[in-house]
Amino acid sequence: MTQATNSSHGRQRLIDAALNLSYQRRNFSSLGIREITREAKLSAPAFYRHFTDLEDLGTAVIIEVEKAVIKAFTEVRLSTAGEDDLDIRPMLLKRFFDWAADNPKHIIVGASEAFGALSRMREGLKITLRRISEDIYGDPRIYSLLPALPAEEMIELLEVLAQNILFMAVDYVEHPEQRDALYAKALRIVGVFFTGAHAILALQTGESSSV
Amino acid sequence: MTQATNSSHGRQRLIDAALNLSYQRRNFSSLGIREITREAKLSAPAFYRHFTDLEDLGTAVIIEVEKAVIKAFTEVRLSTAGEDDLDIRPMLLKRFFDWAADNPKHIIVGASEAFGALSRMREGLKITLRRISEDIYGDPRIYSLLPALPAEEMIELLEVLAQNILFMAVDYVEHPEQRDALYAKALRIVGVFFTGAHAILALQTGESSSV
DNA sequence: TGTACATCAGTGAACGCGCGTTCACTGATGTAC
DNA sequence: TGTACATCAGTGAACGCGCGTTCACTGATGTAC
Repeated sequence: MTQATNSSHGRQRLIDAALNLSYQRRNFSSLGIREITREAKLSAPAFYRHFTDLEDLGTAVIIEVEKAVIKAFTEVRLSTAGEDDLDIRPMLLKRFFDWAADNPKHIIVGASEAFGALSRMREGLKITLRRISEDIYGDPRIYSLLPALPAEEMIELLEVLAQNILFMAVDYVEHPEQRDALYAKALRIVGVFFTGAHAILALQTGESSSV
Repeated sequence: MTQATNSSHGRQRLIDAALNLSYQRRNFSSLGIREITREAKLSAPAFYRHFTDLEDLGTAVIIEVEKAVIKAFTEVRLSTAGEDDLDIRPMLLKRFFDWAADNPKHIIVGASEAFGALSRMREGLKITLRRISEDIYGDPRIYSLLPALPAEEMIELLEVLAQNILFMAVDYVEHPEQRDALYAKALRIVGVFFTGAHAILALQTGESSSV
């Protein structure tokens, strides 16, 4: 095991530095290699010990973001395991928003790169949203809210919802004074999605209630 | 009226060049001034005849995008004026997607900068989505679908929906082979939003149908 | 209509600077025997 | 346990290059009289 003289590995220091700067500037692909090594308190050539170019580092950063978001989301979901018979959605949402407020970098960088310059970052984020959606779908407390909906439709809906929640989390992180309002708004959106899916299903299988 | 020797004004050429490059690179703020003037076939110092810095040009670009999107959307809406008693939403959506396919730059740049580096671009886009939502809300054919919903709630819902449609338009533009599927998906999302809002309203005002 | 002047978008040359990248080197740690 | 060697993350110096920006200038067009 090779240990750097400094507290942590150079590679990780570079990833952290890129995440910090990306968070401040909301733009990964305009960062400079010298700028990143400066932030990481390394010499410029040290960059090439770990990455071939900026895009290579970008891939490492987005993997870091993905892992953190998925880990957080899974933990949030599992932490509510006791609440079997409640509607789990408000608490799930609240805890996710609070995690976002405590870890703003991952949320801001994730959202900023969702339509950013590097295709690997864009695709990575899409896959993350998909995985989170499948994770939620696998939770019986969510699944049981709409049992008759085909899996693929339910997951599609959850993906769209997850993307919306990610973008709302950006506002939640950046405007602490609006957090209550944003949480309420997000709950309304979640409600509209589930209620809409439920009502459409009811219509298709032949009940009443119009539009 | 001062006329440039070349076909169009230098200022407009710079805006167009920035839009082109932004579209290709999905990243306005990493563009260089020399790079933009090169694309516009102007000398580098010509830039300073029209803009003070990159952010100044960015503001002009986002105004251009806003105007184009709002104009397109309004025209799409008005072009369906004849169809009084049909559900207008599928045609509205279809025509907007087709306009996006014909004008990919505005859509891609708009979406890319929605969470990008320049706050003026981000805010400009938010305002655009708000204006489009108010425009749609003002259309009696839409408004009449959910007459009992308070204006503010309806517009909030339309804003979220408009943002989703913008992001779906990116996929529509970039994956021509998936257009039918993406259109169908967008229609489902629109349906879920309206149906959900309707059903929640019905619940609140005291009808049946659960969740 | 002609003339003098102001305005303004454009230019090429030049500046100093920071960038990405390569190089030869150092020194610490892991491995073989 | 000691010694020799390999590995590897780190460094400072140096390179050529393209960048943003300023400058003095040009030439076309609009305006006043």
